Amino acid sequence: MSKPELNYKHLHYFWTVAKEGGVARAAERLGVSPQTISGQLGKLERDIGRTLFTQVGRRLELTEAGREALRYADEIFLLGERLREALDEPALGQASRLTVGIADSVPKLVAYKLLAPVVEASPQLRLVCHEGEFDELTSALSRHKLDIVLSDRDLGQAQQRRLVARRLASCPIGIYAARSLLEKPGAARNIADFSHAPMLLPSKRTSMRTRLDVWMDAEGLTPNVVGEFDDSALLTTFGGNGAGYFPAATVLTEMLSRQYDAELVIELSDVNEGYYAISLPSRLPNLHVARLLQSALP
Amino acid sequence: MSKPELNYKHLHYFWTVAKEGGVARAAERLGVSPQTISGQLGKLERDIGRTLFTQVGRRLELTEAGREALRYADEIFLLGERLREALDEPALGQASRLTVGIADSVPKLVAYKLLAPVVEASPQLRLVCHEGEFDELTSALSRHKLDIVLSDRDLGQAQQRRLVARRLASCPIGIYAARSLLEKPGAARNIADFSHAPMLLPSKRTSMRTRLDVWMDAEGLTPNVVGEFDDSALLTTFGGNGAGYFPAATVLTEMLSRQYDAELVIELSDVNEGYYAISLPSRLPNLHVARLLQSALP
DNA sequence: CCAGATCAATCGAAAAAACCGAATATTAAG
DNA sequence: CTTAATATTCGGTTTTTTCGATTGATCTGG
Repeated sequence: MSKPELNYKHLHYFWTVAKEGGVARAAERLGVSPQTISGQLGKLERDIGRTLFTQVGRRLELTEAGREALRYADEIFLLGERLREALDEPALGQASRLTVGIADSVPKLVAYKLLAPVVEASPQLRLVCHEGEFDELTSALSRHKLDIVLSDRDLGQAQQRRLVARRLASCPIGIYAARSLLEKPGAARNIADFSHAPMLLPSKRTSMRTRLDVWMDAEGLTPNVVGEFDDSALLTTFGGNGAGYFPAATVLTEMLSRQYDAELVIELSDVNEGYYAISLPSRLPNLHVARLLQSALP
Repeated sequence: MSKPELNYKHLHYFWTVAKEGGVARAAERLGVSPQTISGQLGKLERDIGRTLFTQVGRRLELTEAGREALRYADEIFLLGERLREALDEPALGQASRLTVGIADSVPKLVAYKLLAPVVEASPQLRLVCHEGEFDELTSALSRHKLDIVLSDRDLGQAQQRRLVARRLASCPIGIYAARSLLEKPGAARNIADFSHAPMLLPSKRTSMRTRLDVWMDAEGLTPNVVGEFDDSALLTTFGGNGAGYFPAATVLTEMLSRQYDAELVIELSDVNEGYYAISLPSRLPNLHVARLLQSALP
């Protein structure tokens, strides 16, 4: 019974060749001669008893076995890299950077409140924040460019196999308006009036919009939509300056009052905004990612 | 900027030493001399700039850095092993075995119905089934002794970081009784009568029991419990032979009628039994595991 | 269509790494 | 105290990796 251990050096050459798309480029990248790569690659193929590449023209192409092997090699060398990084950290197990993507639709204040406990727990942590659209961020997450993504949307069915989402908090939604708007004659003060009031809404793709549409439908409202926004901060800015009635999570009430002089007009008790942390399903999570996920409310 | 590549051979020695608990045992296992291990281990420590072991007495003990490294090494060499296995399969990407754990509380017929599509899709697949208690099975799953676990229970909060559960199907519960029991004078036929009827129930820890307790409480029933069972098959056998009224998922109605001559007495429309597939959060799932998870109902 | 350039594979020799035998130091057990 | 078990260090040997030179195939530009 032969059981030759897998040669990880050979596998690493194979992986580099596949990534770089050729023996020559891989050799340059690794600082060795192409003959070396070619020879060791041959050994690997003999060891495992499968051809990994076929020579088509003067180019190498992955075989089916090669593609399969590459999937594993990707994981293996990613882990190796992270092992190295983990051991390079002065404080063991505590990565010194946490790279987080924040969806445009998440209010900055909410993002702050979610991240604050993590930052406080590790004073020397460097937090790196990126903003963007949901798809953009989850894609960056898959490519290991981000450690975690904060969003107001759950994952779609298709993504649930590659990523995991965890609901961190939820908050009822309210309709707000700047005091300047409310002091005008004939200002809307209750549900019935909203049919004619100027309304600012999140754009179609957001989950909050969907739920608001359902609510307005149920209440029989056909509001006068004067603006749609992708970015919740922009929506708030317009709304806070009196451009129209606007929805926001009720955690923001105090901030809206202080910063924009805007008031809660009505709270939609059964329309909730959920906030999710989306991460890769790693069994070796970054300490800070683990803390963030654990901070989920019951 | 120094960036010496991680030496996986050294890491493998380190991993084996940690697993076997000593240089000597590791050397024997790997078929090399202890000096070799010791030397290569020293090189690894110099390469990464951390001591991995401290010599306490004549034994080696992992340092903090060592424990951290070991977590990664575990993943890496598990992947290496699986890479080898995957490439050994005659049909690429199709593991020829699927090892599944089935919780005692899952009816055999349900397990069959859930697994049948997977088996049919791959005729040459060898299915290996183990039964046991929930904790036993999830533990085996964590140690990679099982590919997947079928259960009627969702994961607890604590386990959700290491394992993922997916609801595959759900089914309303009914109360059944053998015809022989129903033909006796004064047999229970509706809710009110159950207070005095002999009742068989799942044991305390199962999720079905919890929900049944809630239901009975809501209906004001204080049944005469004549038996509690861990294993749903055993419960069904007792119930089917007339030992008492017993609960079961309504998918089983036909089977119960044919095999035991038992009848559905009442269907609890708002008490549902959910069936879950629990697996490791791997990004490289076994094809069959992937199929099973994908077969979830909407 | 041909000449030069590019690429991967092969071969044998040189370099590097891994390995082992003997010896040492330390510790636990009898 | 002696003995057995353990990890380590030091030299020399063996194995593996690497490279230079070469070959054969393929693409590109004139």
